[in-house]
Amino acid sequence: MVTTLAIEVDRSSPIPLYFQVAQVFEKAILDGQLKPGDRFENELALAKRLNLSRPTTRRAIQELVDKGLLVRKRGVGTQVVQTPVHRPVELTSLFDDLARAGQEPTTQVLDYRLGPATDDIAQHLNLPAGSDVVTMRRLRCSSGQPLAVMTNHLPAALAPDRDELETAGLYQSMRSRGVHIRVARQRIGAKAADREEARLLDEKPKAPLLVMERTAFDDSGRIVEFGSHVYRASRYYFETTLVDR
Amino acid sequence: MVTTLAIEVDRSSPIPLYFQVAQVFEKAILDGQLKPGDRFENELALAKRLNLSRPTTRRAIQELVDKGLLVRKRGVGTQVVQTPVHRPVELTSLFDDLARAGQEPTTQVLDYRLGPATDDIAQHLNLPAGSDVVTMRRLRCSSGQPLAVMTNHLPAALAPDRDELETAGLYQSMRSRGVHIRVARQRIGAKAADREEARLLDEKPKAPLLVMERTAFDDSGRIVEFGSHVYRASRYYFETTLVDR
DNA sequence: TAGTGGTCTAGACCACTGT
DNA sequence: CAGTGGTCTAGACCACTAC
Repeated sequence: MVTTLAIEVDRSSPIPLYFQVAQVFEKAILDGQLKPGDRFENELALAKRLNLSRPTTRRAIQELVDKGLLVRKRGVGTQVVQTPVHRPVELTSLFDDLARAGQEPTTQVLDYRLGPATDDIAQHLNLPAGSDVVTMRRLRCSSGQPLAVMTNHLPAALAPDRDELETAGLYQSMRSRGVHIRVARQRIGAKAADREEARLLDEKPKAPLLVMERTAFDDSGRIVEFGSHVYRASRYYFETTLVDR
Repeated sequence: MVTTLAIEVDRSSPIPLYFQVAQVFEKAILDGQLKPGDRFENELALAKRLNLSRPTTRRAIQELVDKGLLVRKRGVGTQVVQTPVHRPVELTSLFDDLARAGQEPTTQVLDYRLGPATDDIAQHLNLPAGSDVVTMRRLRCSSGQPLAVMTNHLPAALAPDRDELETAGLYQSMRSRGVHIRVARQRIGAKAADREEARLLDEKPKAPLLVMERTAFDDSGRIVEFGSHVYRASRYYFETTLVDR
């Protein structure tokens, strides 16, 4: 049984056709209109039905395969993956994530310092030794409870003002300064809380913490930020979806 | 300055042309032949030089953008991202990862049980309550040191034999039984070691552990495995690359 | 204005799966 | 065998950036 969905695309819209189509199907899957295990319309038929070329249709479907919502099998067909998804991990900041989830994030800037980089930090940011760098340390709370301590290092020219950081996420602040983050590499591990972290996060010393170290690159491939964040294990985890291609 | 690379494609090979091209460039970047910050050849010129169509050439480049090795900017060009990568996270098992890194992984099967699923496990595997399920618990060591305790649940029909698990990874064993894992959803968090985990991993009770819970889907979208793994924080971390598209 | 990447078309041929 | 997805071509037009 193949469920056919009513789809209209707006050819005058600046939103790409493949994206419009992908969005309609994504919504249908997340809403449950297309159920787990359902056969999906085949590419050729869908292209004909939507009056789109096959490559465009194919790209729309591929978007959803990449997100882990659809699975394709050569010679067989396309099916909806079992189990609804909660939310995919994307390249957004924690602040944005929380705000979208209605958790009222707040940020307290614990430290904000401008000065020449140590050798270690300069190396992480791929800058000449002694370049001006802003180092900041923030406490992120949600729903009134401490959630994470975030330490970040940025080239001075890209760093938002201290005040800005209290009301918006770091990435949002950087975006409004024309810095567009395109790639991020992350390491996720665990550690025991030291005395300082325990105090800030309202945990006991040696409590387990989730650690994320991230290096972020802009659309010119330059490093624009390096940070180390520690999260309370009791209040946070990461979600990722891996797809074999 | 644009570095041009000698590239030859084999049109008679079953390996897709876009993949052959992508591999050559990936190797060149990882080897340092193409250096961070380098301008990359533009799509049209590259297509002409390789006698490939633009879409095929484009797809090769896009592979590397998706891996976080290249960054593109409309109207400007393509550049190599700063900082060499260590290794990307892919849909492989820990066993395969370690074996490739020459760390001589060993596996000890602590427990292997076949029986009707509890309600909780049946729900995680999206099976009818009481279906036959194999539950296993394994200790993974590398270089002679304990690394992780892995608890997995599989539909009985898909589970490898107990003996098989001692010499190969779970995914490898499943693959040889015709099960192809295509999508996996993971949650990564942290917790304190309980007494049992501490004993097995040679850590102290309450030591910080990295936790990964994973649900794996095959090429029909069915759930084929659900597992919860705990890693010693001192010996393991996850690496991911996020790309904004 | 020139050069770049982003999108889109209308086909073609092949590889794989299940009957 | 028919039906499906995977790859590939040779163009086209547009949007954005920098000069």
